[in-house]
Amino acid sequence: MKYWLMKSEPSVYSISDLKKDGQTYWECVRNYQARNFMTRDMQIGDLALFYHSNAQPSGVAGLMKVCGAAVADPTQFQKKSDYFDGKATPDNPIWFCIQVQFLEAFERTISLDELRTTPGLSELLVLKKGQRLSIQPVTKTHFDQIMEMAAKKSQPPKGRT
DNA sequence: GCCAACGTTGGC
DNA sequence: GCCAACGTTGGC
Repeated sequence: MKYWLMKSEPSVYSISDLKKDGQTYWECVRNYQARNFMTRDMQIGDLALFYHSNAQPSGVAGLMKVCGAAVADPTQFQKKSDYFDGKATPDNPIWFCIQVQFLEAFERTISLDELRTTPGLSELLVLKKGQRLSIQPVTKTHFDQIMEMAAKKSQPPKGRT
């Protein structure tokens, strides 16, 4: 069992959308490294943190489970799509998406600020400078720690009275 | 909207 | 295969 962090802009697709849909195909990934994680390393049953990027605040917003193996991303064939790729054909797709299932929407987003100020998470990839990968592996230790933070009702990053 | 950091493209 | 130019990501 592996653990992941997957980014999405909530204005495009948020944890609430996933909650409503139940499950979805993780479409529109156009980065080879992220694609390779999906096609080579992800397995059904893996758990993934749903990360809101370009959000207020940005951070981890929920939990989902990989529930379907990688299939060709249909958006690469759609001429009108921003994600159309003229080099891809149905016989020779370039981009793939796995299927994810909603598990949980956290009561609050665990913000970047909170992640940054939590001891033990300094090696979390999403906190590293310039780390833009939209799909990132997460260690079990980090995953467990973030889930613990999510379970606490409120854990402001700095002392508040 | 700015811009740093990174990925991709394409000329050579 | 190098690398400059360009495009994208994503925090702020």
